[in-house]
Amino acid sequence: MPSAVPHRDAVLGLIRSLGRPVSADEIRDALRETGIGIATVYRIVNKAVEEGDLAKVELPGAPARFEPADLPHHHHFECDACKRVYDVPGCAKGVTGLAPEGFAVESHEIILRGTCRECSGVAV
Amino acid sequence: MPSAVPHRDAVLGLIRSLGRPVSADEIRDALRETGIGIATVYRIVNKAVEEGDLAKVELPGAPARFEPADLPHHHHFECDACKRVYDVPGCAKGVTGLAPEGFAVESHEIILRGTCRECSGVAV
DNA sequence: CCGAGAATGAGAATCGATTATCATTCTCGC
DNA sequence: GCGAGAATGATAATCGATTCTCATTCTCGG
Repeated sequence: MPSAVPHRDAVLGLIRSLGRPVSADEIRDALRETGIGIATVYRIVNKAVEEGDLAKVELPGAPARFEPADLPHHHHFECDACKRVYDVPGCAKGVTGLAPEGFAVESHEIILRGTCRECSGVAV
Repeated sequence: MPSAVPHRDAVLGLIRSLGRPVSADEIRDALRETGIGIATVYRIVNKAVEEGDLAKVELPGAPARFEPADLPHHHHFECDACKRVYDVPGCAKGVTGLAPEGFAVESHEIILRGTCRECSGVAV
C-alpha cells in the first residue's frame, strides 16, 4: 500500500472512473473491501470540495453526490428505477431568458428524469 | 367564521393568492394569527396533494413547497438572498433532447438561481 | 525502534423536516 | 343543550443524512 493517503486516492479515483456523480454511500459500498468507514468518506469528499477538487451535486430528496470539479458545463439525469444520477453534456438554449423581468439569474440547473439506458434494457 | 373546514380554506387560499410555491413553515407564519399548528399545515397540504389539489415542489436542500396543481407547465427560480421560490412561466427548447442515446426522458425540471426582483432593489 | 501527529472506524450525536401521539376542542345533527 | 366523531395543537418521536467523539491505528522522521 504505497500512497500517502490511500483512502483519498481510492475515493477520488473511484469518482473519476465512474464518470457520474456518486453519493457517500455508493462510495463506501464500492470500496467495501477496504473497510473504509462512512465518516472517512465524508471527511474526504468534504475536504476535496473545499479544496476545489470535487463538486457537490444536490438533487431533491436524494443524498448529496460528488463529481470532479473540472467538468465542463453539463446537467443531470436521475433514473427513476435505479436512482443513479448521470451527467448529460450540453445545455438548452434560452434557459436563463425564462426569468421574469427584474430577476437576475446567476446559475441554473436542469434535471432530467426517466429511465436510464441500463434500466431500459432490463425486463422486470 | 363560516366554512366547514376553515383551516383548509385558509391554507389553500393563501397558496393560491401568493402565486408562488410556499413551504409549511411559510404557511404557518403567514397564518400565525389563526394559531394554526405545523402539524395541521402538513395534514392539510398532504391531503390536498393526495387529492390532486396541490403539487409538491421539491428543491435541493430546502423544505418541500406547495403550489396549486392546475398550473400550466413552468419552472422555478430560487432567490439566493431571501430563499423564496418563484414560478417562471414557459420552458426552454430542446431540454429533453439533451439526454444521451438510450435514456428515456419522462420529465424534467429547470431551476434558476440568483436574486429576485424584490431583493435586487434592496440595498444591503 | 520511538514518539508526535495525522488518519481512521464505530457508533453516538445532531440536524432539519416531517409524522405520530394524544388529550382537548370544535362541529353538527338531533 | 348533548354526544359522537372529526379536527386541532403541543410536543414527542422518527427519519435519513451528515457530523462529532474518541479510543485505536498508522505513518514517518529521527
